[in-house]
Amino acid sequence: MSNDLLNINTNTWTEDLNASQKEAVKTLDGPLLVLSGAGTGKTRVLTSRLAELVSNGIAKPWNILAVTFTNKAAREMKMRVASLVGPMVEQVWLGTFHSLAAKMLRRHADLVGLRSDFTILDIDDQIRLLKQLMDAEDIDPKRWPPRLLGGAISRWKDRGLPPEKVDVAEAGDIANGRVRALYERYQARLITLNAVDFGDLLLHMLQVFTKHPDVLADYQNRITHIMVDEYQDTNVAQYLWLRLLTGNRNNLCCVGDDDQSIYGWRGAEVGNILRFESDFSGAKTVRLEENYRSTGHILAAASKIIAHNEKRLGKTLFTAAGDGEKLRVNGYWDGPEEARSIAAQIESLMRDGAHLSQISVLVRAGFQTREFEERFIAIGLPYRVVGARFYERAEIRDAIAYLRLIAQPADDLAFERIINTPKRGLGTASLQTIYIQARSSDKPLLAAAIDLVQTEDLRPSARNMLGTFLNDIKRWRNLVTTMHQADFVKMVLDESGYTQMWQQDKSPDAEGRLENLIELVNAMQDFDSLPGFLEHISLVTDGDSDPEHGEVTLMTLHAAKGLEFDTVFLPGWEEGVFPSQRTMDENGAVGLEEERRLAYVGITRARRNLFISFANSRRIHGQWQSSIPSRFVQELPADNIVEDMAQGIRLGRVSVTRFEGVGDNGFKQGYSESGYGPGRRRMVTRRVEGVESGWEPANDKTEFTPGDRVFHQKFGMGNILTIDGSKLLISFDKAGNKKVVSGFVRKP
DNA sequence: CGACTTACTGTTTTT
DNA sequence: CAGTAAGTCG
Repeated sequence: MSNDLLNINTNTWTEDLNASQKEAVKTLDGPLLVLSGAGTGKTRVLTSRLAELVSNGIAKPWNILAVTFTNKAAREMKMRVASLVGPMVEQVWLGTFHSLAAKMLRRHADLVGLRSDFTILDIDDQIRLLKQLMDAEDIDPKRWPPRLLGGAISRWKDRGLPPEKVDVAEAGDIANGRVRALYERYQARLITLNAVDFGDLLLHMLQVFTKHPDVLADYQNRITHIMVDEYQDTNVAQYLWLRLLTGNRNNLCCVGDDDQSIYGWRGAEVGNILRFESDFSGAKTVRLEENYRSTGHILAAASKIIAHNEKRLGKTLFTAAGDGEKLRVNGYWDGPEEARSIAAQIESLMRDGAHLSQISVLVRAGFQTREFEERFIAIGLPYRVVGARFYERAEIRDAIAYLRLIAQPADDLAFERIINTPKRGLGTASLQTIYIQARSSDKPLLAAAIDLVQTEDLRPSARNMLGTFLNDIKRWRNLVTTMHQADFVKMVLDESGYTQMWQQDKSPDAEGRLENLIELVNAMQDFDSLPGFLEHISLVTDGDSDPEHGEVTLMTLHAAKGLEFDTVFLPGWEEGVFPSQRTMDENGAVGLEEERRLAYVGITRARRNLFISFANSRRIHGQWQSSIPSRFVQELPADNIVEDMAQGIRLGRVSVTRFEGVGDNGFKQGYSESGYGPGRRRMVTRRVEGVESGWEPANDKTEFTPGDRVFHQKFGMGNILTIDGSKLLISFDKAGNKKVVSGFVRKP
């Protein structure tokens, strides 16, 4: 190792850092919080600091734990560290929370009742499993959708809560009050399936650490320095995990930006970063405020918008670069016009020599990309959508289910998925028989099926088909180690009849699916083992491939975090779309602030040109709806923008006339617009037409109790199911179950 | 058992 | 509108 060290020029990475970056890099002892605004070079600081630790001999590579959120960030960090310290990077514990936890859990699987070759379930499997459990408990899936329960369980896991620690009252009426029991059964079932879900990776490790101090001590001895990227996105479970690993050493360096915390809905706790200084005594905070990415106008607009938020640590970004171009704010008649115009502007930029890979269109929600795709296809503009997740497609999951079943005979979910895909004449009746056999012999489905073909319990045709299938599985299992996994999948897909199934399928997307299967085979070339590949696909979403081709990038604002482009288009800035109505309904002022941070993230992606736009009307669920410009448009500072409205569209003053500071939400609701477009419009709601006036918001949350009949302006009448602080879960007569903040409903 | 019909319900955001 | 779930018939 010392030879390697001699080859490193210890000065190269600190020389051209600015003062605060240098301070962060040189602070190697004790808790350190690096507050780094957008585009201030935080990755540089992280990687330099890691290199500094190693080159100074303060820590060996294997003493360092460096955690990121996305695989892309991990990969980038690894590359950049490698360029500083060379192959030593391989020895660093570097990866995402989930991949590192998975790595640890495979070592100690037995301590939580798993085998080390456990399967990591995808969301699909989880939902199906939950649905089975709910069916068994006789809970109506219409009233209580399994995904709702799945969401609740995930959130508990985000908070590090196993079933026994769940507060029953908090669960309320979900699944008729049987959530806790279902959570318990779900966990038990996962163990018998030798499987975990995403949240379990951390939850199980917390369990291991707290119940086996020797194991924890071992890690604490091994890991002397910890670095965390995007700390503002950590949830409670991750926080606890970090705390345990940090131990008394307190050598924890967290990098993050509270203004870019956009994952609250997934359990991220901004509180983690806000509390850092009190959490870790003696903590030092370094602010990175010099922005190297964007022009002055863009930065000013971003700063002004985010200044509307109250709960922030506060930073002031500045740049040495010039003002650049002002932001352009465009209003359009409708969605299609917006798409047409943006496509035309992109073509024009192209003519001026812009590179398509430096242009992106960022939307609030995934479905919004469609309008642009249609237009781009129509005019032949190359684009790519980031986040259309490859591994979530049905054909890929089917293929993987085959592999999983071969690798893991106890994987009942994989068995269920493929037993009759392609059709083998094994329908519900045969499956039922297999279930009964499995239950009575207490074996996995595959093993039960093997027993069953020996008997007369199945009709001859089903018995034959099942026999063939089981033989195939057995044969494949014997071959799995003898050939390269890419060849292996191809063989399995061909011999199982799966490929043929799609070849014979006459639906228009069959061809694409076959192409995806080929892509899957190709993707497998790069891995050195089948289990390695399966681990990869469970933990990686392919949204993190790098944008390098000559294509416009189309993606969600969430997916864009951490990226930058010369030119950014931000369409769909309309109330209800962005900020999202649902977020505001469910989380009130807190939700609105998160939406605003999302706007901040979007704006700060742009280096030089930024286009923000909204449409007067839009088709949602096949129905035309009018919309008003987002309040975020109003918040853009006039000095930094140029308004460019389509004919007949005016930005207009959106005046807030009613119920300001509703209840404990403290944000404004209920616009009455003036001078907006021809004729007066209001938000059209689906199904239930809102009543425009004549009601007072209920302003005291204690006023409600479960069972109360209430009225909501958008969703109509409903009954309160549960109350969680100011959040109400309400079963609406027409609109189904919704979570709503108490300020939005009143008693009839 | 499976192919076909009809009803309904939903859309954030992701490791 | 679109994708899925449940329901019906051959």
